[in-house]
Formats: sequence, structure tokens, C-alpha cells
Amino acid sequence: MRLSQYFLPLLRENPAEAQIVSHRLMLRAGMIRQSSAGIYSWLPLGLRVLKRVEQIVREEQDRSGAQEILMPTIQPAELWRESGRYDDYGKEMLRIRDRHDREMLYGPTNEEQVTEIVRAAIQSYRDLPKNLYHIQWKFRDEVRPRFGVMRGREFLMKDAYSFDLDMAGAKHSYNKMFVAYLRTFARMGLKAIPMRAETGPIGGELSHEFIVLAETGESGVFCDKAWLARDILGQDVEYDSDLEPMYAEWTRHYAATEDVHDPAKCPVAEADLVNARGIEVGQVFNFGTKYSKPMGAVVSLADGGNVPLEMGSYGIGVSRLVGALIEANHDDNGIIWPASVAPFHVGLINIRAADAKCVAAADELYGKLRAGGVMVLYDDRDESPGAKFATMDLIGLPWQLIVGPRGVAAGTLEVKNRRTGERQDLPVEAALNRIAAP
RNA sequence: CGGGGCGUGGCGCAGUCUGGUAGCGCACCUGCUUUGGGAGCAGGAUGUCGGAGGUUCAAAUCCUCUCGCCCCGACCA
Repeated sequence: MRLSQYFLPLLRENPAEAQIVSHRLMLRAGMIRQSSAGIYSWLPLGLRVLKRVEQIVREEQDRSGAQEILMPTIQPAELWRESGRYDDYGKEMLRIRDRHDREMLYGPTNEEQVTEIVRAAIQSYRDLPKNLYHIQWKFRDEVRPRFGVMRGREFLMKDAYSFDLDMAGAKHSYNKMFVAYLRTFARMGLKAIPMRAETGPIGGELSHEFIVLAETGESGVFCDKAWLARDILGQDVEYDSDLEPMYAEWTRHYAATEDVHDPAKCPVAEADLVNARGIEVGQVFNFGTKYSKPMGAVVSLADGGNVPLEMGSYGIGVSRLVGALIEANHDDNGIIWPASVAPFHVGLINIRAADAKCVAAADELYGKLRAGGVMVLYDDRDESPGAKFATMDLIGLPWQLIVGPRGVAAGTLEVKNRRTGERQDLPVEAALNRIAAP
């Protein structure tokens, strides 16, 4: 993509309403535009990141055996009456009426919807287990939306729902999602710590929140300081094997949100306990038969009896992750994207748009990169070098290739690593190999 | 939902107290000169001052109502 043709409305100054760094940088880098409180349009650069995050989430869900569906954003109120949540959910649920005066709502979550689908389609224990997920926009009418996409009213969420015959099966489903989440966040270069958490209005007993430690995080958390030194999960997983040892390994060190943390019962000595703030990027719940029972989602057993389904639900805040990734990856000059989610892999800068030799060299390089399947953003604008460097640093592509008169004369170009700031003058082929390395 | 703040060109702001018909920086357009970390000069364009009502010869400015946004707290993927 040529930057001269790209829709990238950059802001040089910080918008007054943006208080935290990810919100500021997303606005300045032209990723999003606010529509109303907590509701955003995603512009080309932001959407590319959102789609890449979404795709990693999707791949890891699929790998774990979950199957993707797509449920509607608008749901009928009667489903929520069946579970009893229509009255419980309160003002956070956006309620609407259609032209026939039927009560509808914009879904804040989909337990009822998916339970209805499964109870109609699954009648026998032989059809279990199942895990269905979708990646869909949600709406929760927050009293006070803030922090850009980190706490929007409208947000993109991956929510998965598991259905099992018994508790043991449900725990295995829980473990699968637990491990899939470790892998998902690890692929984005995020250290997300699984912490014991409250179950909230979704209900149930067993729950973990996946928390990325960050000073700007909204959640207060406590964890064993051993977590700070732990590496992220880097291994493949055999999902059909017994995952209990892996679950045990990743819950070995204490970690809990402040809601469930009880100093009197905490197993960690005070000197080894970290009290920090964090961003919740995912949460897993097991809630048994809370929805299957009132909604009549049952299966027949071998002996002819019926049992309600054991259920769990598993959310990842996809749009929130984009903000969380920036909170975890930035410096004074702008964003520093991990390669796995970067909107482009490399920014190609021609610092002399008026110099025919530089233009020819940069154009040729651009063609080469595209032919090689490299996602490249080519700054071919007629701007000063400083402006181009500042732009590229702001939008945070992992690599910068800089074409200038010095290099063109010497047959080299400059390779800059955005994260380390390291620069090297290399011949073209060597430069292309350099950015291909991880 | 309690408390506070702010709405003036795309962005950041001044002007409001003390009423006289809107200004600055950045961005934008044209031209020339520039070019390795957000260039310079000259010229130019862009505003129902959030909205409605009122007071007044005259309202961004005073009064009333209203809408929106942000911050702190209580609540949440």
C-alpha cells in the first residue's frame, strides 16, 4: 500500500479527551474515530490490527476443537425471560422494540441464544461434548465508558460455550479453553496471567480472568511475584490428552483478582505478593446447569433418563485486546506492534521523493516486497525525512526500510528495528533477509 | 447513578468575568526555496461559537431550558 493513497488520518496533537496512552495513540495513528461515547468506527489501519487479532483468536479456538458459528446481535427478549436474566441484567442491556412492538435487545452476551440452539439440536449424550463459539459485536450500556476501545459500550468479543454430559467433561472443556487462551495471548506476545476470579452475573463457581499487568489497568490484582519472571506458554498442545497437569502448572503460582483475594487465606507470604493493576483480556467460566436447567437443555442418557447439560462460557475481548496490546507495546514515539498483529510488517520510506534515483530504488524495492508477499506500507509522500520517520514510528510497524541518496549511491539501504531502535546499512538482499527473520 | 469540568474551522486552544459582530498554533490549498528526525517564505481557503428560547440597538459573551463529551467515584468482556 502506498501511503500517499492510504486513508490514514494522523493527528499530530493529542486529542483532549484521550487520557490513556492506547487511546491517544489509536486516535493519533488514525486507527479509530469516535462516533459517540464508547462507540467507535475502525479505520483502515485499526481494522487491519483488529482483524489480525481476531484471526489469531479464531485459529486457536479452532485448534482446540471449538467450532465457529455466528449468532445475531439482536435477540428476542423471551429467551432472556426463560433464564430469568431479562429482569436481572438491568440498564446495561440495551432494550429495543421492533415495529410490531416486540421486545428485543442488543446482545450483551449469548448464553441464552446458544443454549436455545443446542437444546433444539442436541438430544443425546452421544452428541456431546460440543463447544461453539462466535466472534460478534456486543453492546453493554456502560454507565461510564472510557479509555477508548478498552471500555467501549460496543465491543467485539469472542465468546465460546461448552456443553458436556458431566462435571468431568465440563472440566476438560474448561481446561481446553484455559490452555487455548494461554496460547492465544502468547502468540500476540502478551503475558496474560490466569487469575482466580468472581463469576459475576454469568454465574457459576469456577472462573479465571486472564490479566495483562499494566498500570493503566482497571482491575486490581494480587499475584505471587514468581509470575513476573515466568515465561509465556510457547508449546504445542495435544488437546485430547489429559490437560489437568498443564492446568495445574499454570495455576501453580497464586494469582487472584482483588474481588476474590482474601489476605487472611492467601497462601503467599506478604513479601512475595505483588499488588498490581491489570487489564482483563479474557475470562473463562464454568457454570454448570445455570442456563440448561431453566431453559430445558437436556440430553437423553443410555439408561433412558434425562440430564441438563453442563455448561461453560469463555470470552475474549477482541477489540479491547487492540488497546491492551498498545498499552503493553509502546514508547514515547508511538506504537510498537508485535509482528503477529502488526497492520503491516514493514514500512518502506523514501526520504527523497524528489530524487529520481531514490524513487526508482524505492519503487523497485516496493515491487520486490509485494512480490514476496510481505505486507508493506510505502511512504512515497513528498514530506520531509523527519516527518516520515515520525509517522512510521507513530504507527509502529516492526521494521522500517529507509531508502536515501547515501544508500542508493552505496547500493545499500537502512534497516531499522522499531522495537530496539537498532539500525543497519545492508545490501538489498541482506536487508530483505533481515526483516524476514523473526 | 452521585460529584466536577468542557463544548469556538480537521486537531489543540485564546476570547466569556467587563456584550460591540471571532482570533492564535498545527493541519489544509497555491507558488518558490528546501530535504537523514515533525523545513522556510509569500499568498489563500475553512466558523449557523453544541442546540432552542429569552434579555438587548447589539450576544461566543448575560438569563432559562436542553443535548453532547470528558474526568473522579460506585458498577463491568
